[in-house]
Amino acid sequence: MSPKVGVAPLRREQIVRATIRCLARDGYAGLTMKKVARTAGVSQGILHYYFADKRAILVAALEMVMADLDRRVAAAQARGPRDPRARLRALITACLRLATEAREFWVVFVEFWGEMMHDRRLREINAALYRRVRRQIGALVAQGIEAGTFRRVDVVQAAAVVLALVDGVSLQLTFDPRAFGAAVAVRLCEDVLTRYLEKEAP
Amino acid sequence: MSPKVGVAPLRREQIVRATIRCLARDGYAGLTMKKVARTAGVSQGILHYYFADKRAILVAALEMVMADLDRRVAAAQARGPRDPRARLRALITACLRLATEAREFWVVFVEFWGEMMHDRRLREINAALYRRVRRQIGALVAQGIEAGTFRRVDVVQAAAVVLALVDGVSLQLTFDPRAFGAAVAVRLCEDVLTRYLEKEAP
DNA sequence: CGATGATAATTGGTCGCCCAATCAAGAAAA
DNA sequence: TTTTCTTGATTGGGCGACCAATTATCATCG
Repeated sequence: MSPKVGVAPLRREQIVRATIRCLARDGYAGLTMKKVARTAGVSQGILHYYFADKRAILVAALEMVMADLDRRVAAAQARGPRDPRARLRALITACLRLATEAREFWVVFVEFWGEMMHDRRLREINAALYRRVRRQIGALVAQGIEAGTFRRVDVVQAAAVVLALVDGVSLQLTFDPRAFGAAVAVRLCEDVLTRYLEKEAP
Repeated sequence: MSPKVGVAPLRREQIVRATIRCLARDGYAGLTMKKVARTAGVSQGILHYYFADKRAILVAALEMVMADLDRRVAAAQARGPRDPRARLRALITACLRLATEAREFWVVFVEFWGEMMHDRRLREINAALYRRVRRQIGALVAQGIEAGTFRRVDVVQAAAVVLALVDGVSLQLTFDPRAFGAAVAVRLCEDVLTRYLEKEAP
């Protein structure tokens, strides 16, 4: 069955990383076990030693990408000033950075969106991540309201807005990079949130 | 090569519609010529009579989905009151309706996003659509500014914001329909735009 | 108007290729 | 020696593309 100790975790990660690289290069439909093995520098047979089937590798790839995003968001929260406005700003730039600086992960992320459309399991993994991120955003908004920085907006709704904006901006950043720079993207999100959340419109 | 008259356009559309239905059901990676032919109720051979190869069918499918969205946006503009605020509102609900009421088309749309990540041709088709929609939004915003309804915001930036918001909200609507109803989605977009665009914050 | 021939449309089967998964056997580690 | 890890060849199946043969369509003309 599945190995429990030793090099197993390393090998698994090695394979999953290769899968992500392949997905980013050739897309979901173009992913083959052969390519993954070649990219990882291992034999084909070993893929089925560490993973039950192709699908299991894909799930692991999705989980790695999601864990990375989680880590980015958490890291953005850990450092920097503690006021809600700055933290919200940090969270947003952390998410946008995924699309601009961690392109491979972002590409795979979007590719999985397509698969989620008809795969319940994948959709649930994503839904859990989105709930988590929305809860974090919501907490920051609530803090901001309590601190008197933000107006008394619906916290749940505001969280959804922020996340939607980040996703939508990231997409346009990817689809049409000429019409739309990374620096502009950040400022654009900030402008909306300032107007939408802050008590005093500038 | 390609037929020029007669039933050709009808057959082509029939095949493309079947392709969209298959994509929505089984996803991009699960699409086969056999399934498309079966769904369309024709033989496999005929697919290569009307299309050069599988890729050409997929491009045609993307074009049909995009044309549908274009038509929705145009229809939303044609009817209803002429003031910019109402028209912008109509445009947004038309886009959101794609995700809620034309689920098959929306699913295929998102699936193609994944393919666009590593397929330049598809990406350009999408970029053209997005530029078109952004231009329409921008025009409405400009009208609103001139009419004194909206504050003097950067038109290009505002267009990007609206489109991003619509995409992001549609995604959450799809991924997590329980946490997020269609009616809420519309109101949510309106709230943001009221705050972001209107001169007088309510 | 009905017969005819050319062309368009459609079929179902075939071809070679490549896929995911399996497995026996060997290498490395413990 | 036993257990864990790794290999590369094999297997059966499904894929996209191709094609020869068949049927439907239709303009033309006797």
